Amino acid sequence: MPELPEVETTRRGIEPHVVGRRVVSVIVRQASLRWPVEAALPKVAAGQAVLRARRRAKYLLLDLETHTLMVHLGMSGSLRVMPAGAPTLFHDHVDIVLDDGNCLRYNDPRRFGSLHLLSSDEHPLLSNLGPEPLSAEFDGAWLYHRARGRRAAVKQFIMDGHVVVGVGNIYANEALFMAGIHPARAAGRISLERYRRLAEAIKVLLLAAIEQGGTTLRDFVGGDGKPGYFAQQLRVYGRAQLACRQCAGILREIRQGNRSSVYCSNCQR
DNA sequence: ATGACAACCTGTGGGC
DNA sequence: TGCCCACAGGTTGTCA
Repeated sequence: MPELPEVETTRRGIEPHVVGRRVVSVIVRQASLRWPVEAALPKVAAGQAVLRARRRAKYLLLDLETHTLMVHLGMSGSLRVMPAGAPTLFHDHVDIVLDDGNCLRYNDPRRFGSLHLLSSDEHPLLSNLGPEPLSAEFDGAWLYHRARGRRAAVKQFIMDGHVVVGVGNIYANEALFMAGIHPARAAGRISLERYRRLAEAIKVLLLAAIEQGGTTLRDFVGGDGKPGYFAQQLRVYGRAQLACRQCAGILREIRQGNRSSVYCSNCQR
């Protein structure tokens, strides 16, 4: 479900409902997520006001008074605001009950997501992350610099969180198409000029997707329950065997690191 | 350091 | 209709 735009959409959706509220309790129905939810989490979080709702990479960070609640939606997670008493569905693993009668409900069928309580801004999962793709720090020069000596395919290179965070499979495919770069090209054999185009494509795509509420595949909904509309604009993702929207050639599909890559062999070199 | 790959889970859709 | 397999938006850990 979530790539960076979906996580940002979720953050924006829940922010007005949680900031300024106080956590009454945390109900953990299923502690066995990507990492076990610490048993002490509910006790520590209860009673604390929510000061801010931030995002780093695909992690949502809810700053409480003494700790930070760190949420990852994994592959299939969602976080929704709803009345605390709403009937629970299958895979509604955690409720963060707020003092206005609502709760933040975490649902995640595949349980690849996680919930941590940080006592500071530091956490092993957050250290060693690359720059935010929408920051000034991330640009073509950065990609070019980091690609020196790397023989891995550029697609896998830009999906490496040490290089840049938040570029998942959908947007990696789309950005490479937009920049005219073949996904299997070795990262170390791409010019600075082409990396400038790629960095720009990543920014443009992520911004556009955020603006439209994320990419709805299956049934993704943001924190406010609205679907995203970016799916209609995908150029290559999910379009293998269909005609390229730019040259009408047939889009090809290959597998890289067990993820599917769709590209146009005419438009991408 | 880099890269290849398995692992963590459930749900869905296609093919037979 | 039903069954089995392949595959799905992410990340980490391990090993060569």
